[in-house]
Amino acid sequence: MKQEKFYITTAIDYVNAYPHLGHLYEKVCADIIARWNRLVGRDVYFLTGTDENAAKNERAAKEAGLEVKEFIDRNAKRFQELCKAFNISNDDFIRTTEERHRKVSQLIFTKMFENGDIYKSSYSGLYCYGCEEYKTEKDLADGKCPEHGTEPEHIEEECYFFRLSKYEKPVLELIERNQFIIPEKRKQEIVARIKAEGLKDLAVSRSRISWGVNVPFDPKHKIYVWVDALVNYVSALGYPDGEKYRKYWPADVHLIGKGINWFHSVIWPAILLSCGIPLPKHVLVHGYITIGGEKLSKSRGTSVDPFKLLEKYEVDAVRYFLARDIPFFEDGDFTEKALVERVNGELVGNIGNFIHRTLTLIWNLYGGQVPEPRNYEKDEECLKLVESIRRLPRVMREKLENYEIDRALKEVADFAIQCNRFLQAKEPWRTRDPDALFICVNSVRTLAIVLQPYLPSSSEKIWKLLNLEGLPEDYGWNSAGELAVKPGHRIGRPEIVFRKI
RNA sequence: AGCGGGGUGGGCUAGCCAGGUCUAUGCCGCAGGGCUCAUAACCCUGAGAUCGGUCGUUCAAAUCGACCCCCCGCUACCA
Repeated sequence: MKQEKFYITTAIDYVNAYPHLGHLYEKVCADIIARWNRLVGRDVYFLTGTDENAAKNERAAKEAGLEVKEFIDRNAKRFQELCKAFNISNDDFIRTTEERHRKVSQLIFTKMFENGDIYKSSYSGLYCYGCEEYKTEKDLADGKCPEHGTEPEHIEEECYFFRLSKYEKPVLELIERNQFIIPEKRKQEIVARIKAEGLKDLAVSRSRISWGVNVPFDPKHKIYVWVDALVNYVSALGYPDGEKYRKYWPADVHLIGKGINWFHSVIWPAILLSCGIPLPKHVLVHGYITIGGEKLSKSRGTSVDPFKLLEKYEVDAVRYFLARDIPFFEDGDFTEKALVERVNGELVGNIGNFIHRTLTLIWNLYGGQVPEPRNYEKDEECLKLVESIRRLPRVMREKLENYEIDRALKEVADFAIQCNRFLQAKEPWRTRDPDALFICVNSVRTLAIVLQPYLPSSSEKIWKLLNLEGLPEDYGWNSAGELAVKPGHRIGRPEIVFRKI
């Protein structure tokens, strides 16, 4: 049987600043989805990267006193380090300044042109010479550029347009087909907007800037950054004839923040249609993180440096918080207080403590050897927990297939509570009841597997403490529902997995 | 302004689509108790909400409808 493939991408990040918590959030979510899909046996390809061709980089570099390339390299490196530091399992990291990308970007542009979807016309708008970009009404304060305090000039220039209007019908059909955009409310936003405003042709080249990818047949023009950026999803696979492209395209999931939905759900499909490239299956839109109730904003200082967090907290503590506390489809708030409470109360106090008390009980009562159960099949409480072990991967799977990653993790926390209650009720330290501990140690194994996508390194640690062969991921998701730790098995010396912060 | 989402005990939250089993779920916090295998952990009990407001549909509404008040999101280059 052919293994099912699964290609997931994140948005690529602007490199005009260092990564913040929002960037991390998206990567962690993508990582969880990717790891989970691997665990259920799919052949996963996970891509992330950086968007480096924006003209804005030039300005940001100047402010930092660096050459553009130097500036971009420095920041891009930081994003790559972010992935490493937080255990993100991306298979590739594309930078849009790489040759492999630029040539595909140009190829796509050429294809659109050859298909008659690109034409030359003139674009007029309010241009700020300071920013070197066009401004819309709402960008301005009192008719002036908020940054330079000057009034932008009304100018007109030649540029290339993409016949986006031509694709209004097919794009609308695509979106209205169920589940292209997840969740539903993001779909409604887009559908409403297309129906209300229709699709207008889009200016896809800029001539007043010096940083960017040249329009191949007219190098005075640069390719509009968004067109260039979107192409990363195929360029990274080696479009048009790369092996990975043939294997993994179309994407199963483009994971993005809600602010760039339009580009992914409307413009990107239109570009692909123009080039005759198959369309992605889903655009998955997550919410934003707020900091203490405020929007992330570099200028207002409401930004959290993920690397700073690592100085105080462990990777898995942060991952746990992000996955559990931020409702995936909504905005969620970050505060250190909430992080500490969630981790101490739930991850450490509930999940971690259950693991630890189970392991130490086996160690102290049975010398580290899993006891032979007597007749748990006849005990109602035991059967209930066994049933929960079987159920947990099932219910989590339902949630995860719908990308409810926060809710799926809540199931884990609830399961741990149930385990603690069970232990409390059974009091094996007093009754010496081997059945209870036999089931508990299996619950620990279940936890190790179901936590693997969320907390990969802790999961491995639990696995080692159980002294089991290989790694949790070798056994697959469904194995989480089994009682696979056998009587007589020797566990390792108990150690604390999750420490209070 | 238009379109969309939401307002549930001190905080967060489930339930709402398919009305009754909701005398409303869970977590945090708070008060009391238990236990002591465990990372002052875990377990139990309790206080605390007429489910934003008004009106309506119905035998029955947190759940459906209308109107009103408040919050938030989207409206072409911000994860």
